[in-house]
Amino acid sequence: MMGPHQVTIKDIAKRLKISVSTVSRALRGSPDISVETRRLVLTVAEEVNYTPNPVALSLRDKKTKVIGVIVQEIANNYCSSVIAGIEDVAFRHGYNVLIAQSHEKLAVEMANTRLMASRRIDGLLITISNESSSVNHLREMMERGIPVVMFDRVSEDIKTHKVVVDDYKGAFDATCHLIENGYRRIAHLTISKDLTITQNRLNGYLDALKVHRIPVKKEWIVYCDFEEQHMRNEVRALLTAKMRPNALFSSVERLSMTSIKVLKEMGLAVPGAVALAGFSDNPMSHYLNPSLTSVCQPTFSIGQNATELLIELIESKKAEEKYTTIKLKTTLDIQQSSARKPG
Amino acid sequence: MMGPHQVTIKDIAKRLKISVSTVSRALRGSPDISVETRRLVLTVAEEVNYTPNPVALSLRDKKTKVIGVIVQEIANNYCSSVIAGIEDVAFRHGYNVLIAQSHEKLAVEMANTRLMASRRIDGLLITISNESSSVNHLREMMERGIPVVMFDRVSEDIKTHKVVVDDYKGAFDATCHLIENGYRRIAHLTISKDLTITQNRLNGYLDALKVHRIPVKKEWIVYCDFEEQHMRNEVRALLTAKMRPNALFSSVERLSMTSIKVLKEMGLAVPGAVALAGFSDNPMSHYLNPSLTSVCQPTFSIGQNATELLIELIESKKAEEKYTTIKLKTTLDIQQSSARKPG
DNA sequence: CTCGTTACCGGCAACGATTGCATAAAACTA
DNA sequence: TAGTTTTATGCAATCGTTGCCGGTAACGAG
Repeated sequence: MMGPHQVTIKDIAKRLKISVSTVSRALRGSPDISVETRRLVLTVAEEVNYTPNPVALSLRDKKTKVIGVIVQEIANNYCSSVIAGIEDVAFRHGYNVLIAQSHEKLAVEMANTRLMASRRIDGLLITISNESSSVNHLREMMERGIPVVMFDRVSEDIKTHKVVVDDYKGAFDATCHLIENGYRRIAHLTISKDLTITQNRLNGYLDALKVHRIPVKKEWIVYCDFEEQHMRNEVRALLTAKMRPNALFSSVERLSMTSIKVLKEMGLAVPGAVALAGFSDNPMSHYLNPSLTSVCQPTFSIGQNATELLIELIESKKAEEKYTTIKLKTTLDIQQSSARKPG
Repeated sequence: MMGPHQVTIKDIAKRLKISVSTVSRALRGSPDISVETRRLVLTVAEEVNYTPNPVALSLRDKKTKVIGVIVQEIANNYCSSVIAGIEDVAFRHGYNVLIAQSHEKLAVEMANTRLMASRRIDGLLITISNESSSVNHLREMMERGIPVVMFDRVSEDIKTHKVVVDDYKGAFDATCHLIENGYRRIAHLTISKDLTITQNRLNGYLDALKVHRIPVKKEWIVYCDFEEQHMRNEVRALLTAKMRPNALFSSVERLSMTSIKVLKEMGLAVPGAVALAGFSDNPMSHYLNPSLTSVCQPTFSIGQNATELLIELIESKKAEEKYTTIKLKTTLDIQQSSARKPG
């Protein structure tokens, strides 16, 4: 039927033999236009199925109504749930969501950040990669006038709104839970030293030990990267040492999963020989074998909060308002993997 | 330092006291420009950190280099994995990905489709909602000159490229597996009758029964919607009937999960009393308690294939090439939930 | 009859980048 | 030297939309 030609304001003008300005004003409901003309314009617009071209508007107004999101991996339950929250708020405010992944690589994260900047997104939501010790690319964005809001993995080195969970308390509670269930030889598996969440979760773990007067063993605090084999080796090394822990507390889900695999291979029963607890975002971990005791994060809400803050930044002319950090509560979901130590 | 002003070609021109055309041509490497001028322009461009404004280009060329994606729920492992595949191919071709959700509602799907059309996306990837018996909104898109490629839940009513898995064979294999493990009273839980995947999976199930000369019981083919309570009721009804099945084959993951819950509540052991098999896309289902036998789909590859097809459609001027349907293979991942029936 | 007011509408410019065409100067040819 | 080609650059239109300025009627008041 119709060709691939998108209807413009000009087509309507031509059809009614009036000027484009008049059509524009009629469509926008300007009081300068007679009711008769407005009626005509609206009728024709309806008839030819006119939709305004936001690209033209973006060019004029320097606003794209697009929010950029950069996460490590979309196909990760934590990330996709957060994105769902982002999409929810963005949609309600008339914004669209542009997605990119960093794959835990700083270089990719930087490239994507710049790509988004060149796309003229109105704002950026980001959780930085495991490698991101530098945040200059984010500072660049802000200097260019593109507001940035960070969530989950945030950086102290940059001043802006942030949305995190109470990592400290989550880690503290989980560790206490293990201790109260009779485990006192608890190792902590975690990721990059540079990340704030790593610090906070570590502190929660350390303070829980302290409160219960359990001495800290340095060799039981293990920093891993996301390379599968590396994680396996670290876990295996930990569990083959002479003095081995009888509980593992992981700061991220992947470490829990790897631990489960390694423990199964080594024939160590969970929670019989070694108990497990960790941060997790997959609702399916309830059904795991054994089901996994985990610190759950309000992912959807994180996305919502971050997006609210970002849109506020975008739409408020007044810059330099005080930046806030929203800290959301975690919940401890107690399952079989940390069941009370027999005897 | 720098204000929020994005550097344009005009700024470079002003700085060098030459015209914008010259700058444009120098940047694009036109042979018309003297080496000296080009050198100057490139130096200044570098210095002021110039990035071309794609919005202006989009307006001229009527190409946004943006691909729209509509899925049911982002926070669903199947969808997010497919999106990862989409993003992979899109990124490599210089496209960005705009995401929206239908939440299984036709009305929302339509609204988002139109919103994306008005955003002037270059093409659309979609898996239609459970409710989508009508696909007029997609036909509208194509008439507007925006190519559409469907994946997973596709519709027969529209002619375009499609990417699916061999649902028939996946269902057939899974059902055969249950039968070969000694289960002959197999019920099939599935979703909307209107969807092609429902039909195909049902046919695989039926043919497997047929091959093994097992009579079909109509009341053991149960159509559910995605409302949790409704699903539970259906499963419960099925299992409290006088003649109840001893195996359930679900066409989607959520139905498997619901079944597991209901079975646990009813005190029916899996696979002791009732065996389970179903389609699933969550790698964690390996670790379920009991671990779940499932038909696995190559989600990442689905996203990649669909995107390749779409970009081909976008970039080939010649319309009306023959549309193809790519059918990818599933794999049957045999776990505990379908273990051989004792005795 | 003239002036001012009001209601309504059109034209122009601008947003940033590209491009066909025109044009100036320089270089070359006869 | 006059004419022609080449080289390098500028001008202006374009994409779709809106803000601003200006203009033309019709009308009422004086």
